[in-house]
Amino acid sequence: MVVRPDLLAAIEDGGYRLTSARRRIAKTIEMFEEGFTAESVLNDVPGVGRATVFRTIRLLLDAGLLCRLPMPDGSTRYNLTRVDHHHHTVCVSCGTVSEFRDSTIERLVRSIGREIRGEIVSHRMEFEILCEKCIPESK
Amino acid sequence: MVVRPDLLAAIEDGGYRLTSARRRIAKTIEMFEEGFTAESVLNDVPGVGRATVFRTIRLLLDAGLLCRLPMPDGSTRYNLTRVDHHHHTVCVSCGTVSEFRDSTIERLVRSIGREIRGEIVSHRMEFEILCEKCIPESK
DNA sequence: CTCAGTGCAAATATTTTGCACTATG
DNA sequence: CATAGTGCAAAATATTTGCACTGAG
Repeated sequence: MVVRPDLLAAIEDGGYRLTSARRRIAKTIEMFEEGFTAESVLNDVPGVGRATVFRTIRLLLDAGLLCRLPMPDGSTRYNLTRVDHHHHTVCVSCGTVSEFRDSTIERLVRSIGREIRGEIVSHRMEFEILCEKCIPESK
Repeated sequence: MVVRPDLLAAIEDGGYRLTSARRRIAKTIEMFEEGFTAESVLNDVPGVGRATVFRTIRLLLDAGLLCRLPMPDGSTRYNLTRVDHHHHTVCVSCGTVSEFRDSTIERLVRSIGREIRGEIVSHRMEFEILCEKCIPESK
């Protein structure tokens, strides 16, 4: 179970070159503790081409270091994968993303597998929440 | 619990006008038993403007008659809401969407609520599956 | 008749691709 | 020094908006 993924190490391990653009993008992503958008990365690495940002995000997705979170409103957020298999909470107010694990969910999935026609390939559970920081503001 | 939603009735009930474009779009959507994309609706109602299709989909989403399903690959599918609160299975091979209900999930959500910092606003569980029709082909 | 709704085309947003150039290993 | 990677601009995709026109009520 990875706790604090090292993006640069992962890029190297994947046989990819450690370029300055990738270094800067990785650094930026690691600073976003709480989920981010492609747009926010773009803004934080001026001088790096948009294509490179998207290509790097894709690379990290393929390497399993990022999760893509398509939001119900159609926008896309990403977050650094910290734990292996996990689920997400997204604050509907500030967009902060967190990961969590719950063994009960995995047990449940197995039991639901018996009720579903077909073969479960993967599952995903997401909670829209109002995070502690946003609860006061929502009054 | 709605079983077979009548889109036209819902449009009227919402105080919207029953126009021929909406009639055609509604008819088309009701024929898609298994989830659809905006694109597929567009193709099936030639002569109706793309804007109108998107505006009508939005109207139906707002009315709760459709669910938007942002797929992990970034594409967007919709499906007719048949049951009140439910979850989805999506076939990774043919894209067919089904709904299901499971009271165990709802019980689980309540118990997870206690572990999560913040207040759960809504939840969503999705299964990527290989449907019965596609299992044979996947060999 | 009136204004909600429409079609069209243009605008916007987001992500991808082609290509000549650059710099990593 | 070969070629993976880059920046740029253009293309592709998906959705929204502005606007003059149309038709439902």
